[in-house]
Amino acid sequence: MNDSNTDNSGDSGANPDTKVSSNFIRNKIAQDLADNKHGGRVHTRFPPEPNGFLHIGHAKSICLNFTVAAENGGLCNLRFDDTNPAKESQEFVNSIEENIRWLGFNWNGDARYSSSYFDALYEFAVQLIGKNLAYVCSLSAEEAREYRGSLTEPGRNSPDRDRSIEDNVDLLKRMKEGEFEDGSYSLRAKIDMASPNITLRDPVFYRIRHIAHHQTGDKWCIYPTYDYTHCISDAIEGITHSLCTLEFEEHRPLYNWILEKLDLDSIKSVSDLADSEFDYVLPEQTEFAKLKLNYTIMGKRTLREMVETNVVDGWDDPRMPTLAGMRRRGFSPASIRNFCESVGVARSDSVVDMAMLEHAIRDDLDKNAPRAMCVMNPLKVVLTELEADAEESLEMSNHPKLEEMGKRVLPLTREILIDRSDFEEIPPAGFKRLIPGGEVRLRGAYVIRCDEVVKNSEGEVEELHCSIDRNTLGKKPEGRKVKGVIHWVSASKGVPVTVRLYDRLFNVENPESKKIEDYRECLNPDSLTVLEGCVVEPSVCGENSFNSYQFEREGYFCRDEIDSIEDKLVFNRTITLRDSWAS
RNA sequence: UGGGGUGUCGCCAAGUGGUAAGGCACAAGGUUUUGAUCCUUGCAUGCGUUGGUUCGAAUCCAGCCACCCCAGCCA
Repeated sequence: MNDSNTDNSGDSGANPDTKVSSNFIRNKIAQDLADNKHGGRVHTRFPPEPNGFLHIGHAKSICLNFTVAAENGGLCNLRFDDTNPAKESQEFVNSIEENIRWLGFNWNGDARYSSSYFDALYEFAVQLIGKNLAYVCSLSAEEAREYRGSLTEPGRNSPDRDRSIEDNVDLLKRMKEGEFEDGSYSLRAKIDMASPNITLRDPVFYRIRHIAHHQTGDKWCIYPTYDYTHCISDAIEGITHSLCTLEFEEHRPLYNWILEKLDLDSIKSVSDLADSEFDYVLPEQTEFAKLKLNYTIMGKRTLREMVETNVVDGWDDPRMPTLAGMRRRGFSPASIRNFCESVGVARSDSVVDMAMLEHAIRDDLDKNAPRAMCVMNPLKVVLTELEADAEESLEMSNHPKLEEMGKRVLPLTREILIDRSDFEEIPPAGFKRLIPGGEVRLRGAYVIRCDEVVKNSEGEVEELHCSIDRNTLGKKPEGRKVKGVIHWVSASKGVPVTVRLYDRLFNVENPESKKIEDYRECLNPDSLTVLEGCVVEPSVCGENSFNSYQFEREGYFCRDEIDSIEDKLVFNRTITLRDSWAS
């Protein structure tokens, strides 16, 4: 593609009009600051597991963590929570980093990895064993499940619970050295098998997995679990506010248990704050409701399956709720940020209406996308008074209100194209477009009158013969009102393009509902419509073209950078215009 | 039937004892060479429910109801 293209798909800045609303996390941080809880510091982190692509749900968390830090002069780390190498890969690490940058955020320093704390984590485990707070357990996963009890019944102690400290240290060392098979032993915390909070029934901290890790290679064959790793990683990085979603709420006692049992000095000494003058205060976990969107599936498992079974054309299919997909669809980073802010942050389970997302992108593109004309379903119109080789150059603003967006030239020729839906022989009530003998304004040009309807042998309308009112360029017609305005393009100067119309992927509000056995039952068969015979005005393909446009009266579109080729551009419809006429 | 949460307009959501913000959606007007945008107006005598405390309650207390999460060596 053309290097000189003006990139308008990038960061157009946060909408200054977007009101920042108070929420319980902002309030809590303000209170902590007032109490001088962390020595005035605010340090957050976004901790994705590199096992999939980021989606709009992650965007909420990203925006929350980065925004709340920035608002308070704080920092936000990016940390890959990579404790399960079986599911993770470098490909995901790369895409996550790229998506976050695209969204417009810069993390503090280099990206972190939980795996870079594996040495410290191991030493802390030895420390816990030394305090008689952890033990090596030989129960299989299945046995452990039986011992754990149920929601209503307490669990039973593992037969290995009273193993000596010396034996536990020795066994953990041998686990680490690869002496045992996967699953034969685990390291568990010694808490309370009768706790009503199942998370506290001697949770597993280490498991044996003879598998290479995308960051640490073959160095380890034991890997720490999320619960054990996350709190310590937060503490090592000097995180003050550890924000996560609601389902981790009952893990919070464990998060605190681990950090409180460890010697504070031993944590501080390996932390980023080791040499700082800040009071070292343990991080605190706060939970918020994750984002749900109607007509959308956010579950990673299903998204992955849709990609693998070709229900969609990849993680970046414009119908996907992934950031990669939304980007390709034409969503701007600012629109996504504004959307996340408008949705708010709270603790109640809620499902946000798609209309909010659609409003966010329309709001942004209305201000930032230049206008152009594209005829989707062409109908030839002959302007009978023009000579066959005539060409008029009409100047038109790129934006109806923002002069700074400049102007472009529209070529008007004897044969032009209009959309078939803008002509009706028998118009419905209220129709404001072209009808036989009627008049309509060609956007940016003259008022024309339909003098003759030419049909083929099948009786289908083949072309229209129209006369133009020369006295209507840039002024209202005299003695009558012409209500309708339609878009058009020169038949000879227009450029053929492919246009893809996207619609929601699912046709039910809650495709993740338990009532739906298979998500494929509710796929929208019309989620993608490919139109091959579309024609755009030449400015869209010229030297100074943009990525995103409003094709007037049709919607917002962006050039597909992957499938567009030199002489055949492909445009993706980002979103339609609001349409109060509802055709 | 154990534990942890949540219930404020169709959808998000502020509000933390002084008499229900805001956004989306919707509706009605106005402007308009995009049936767009923009502007104006309307939209909870009511805060899951029932009692109680109080001069005063969405806010405090008690009971009840509904929904969500937890029994991975996933995160």
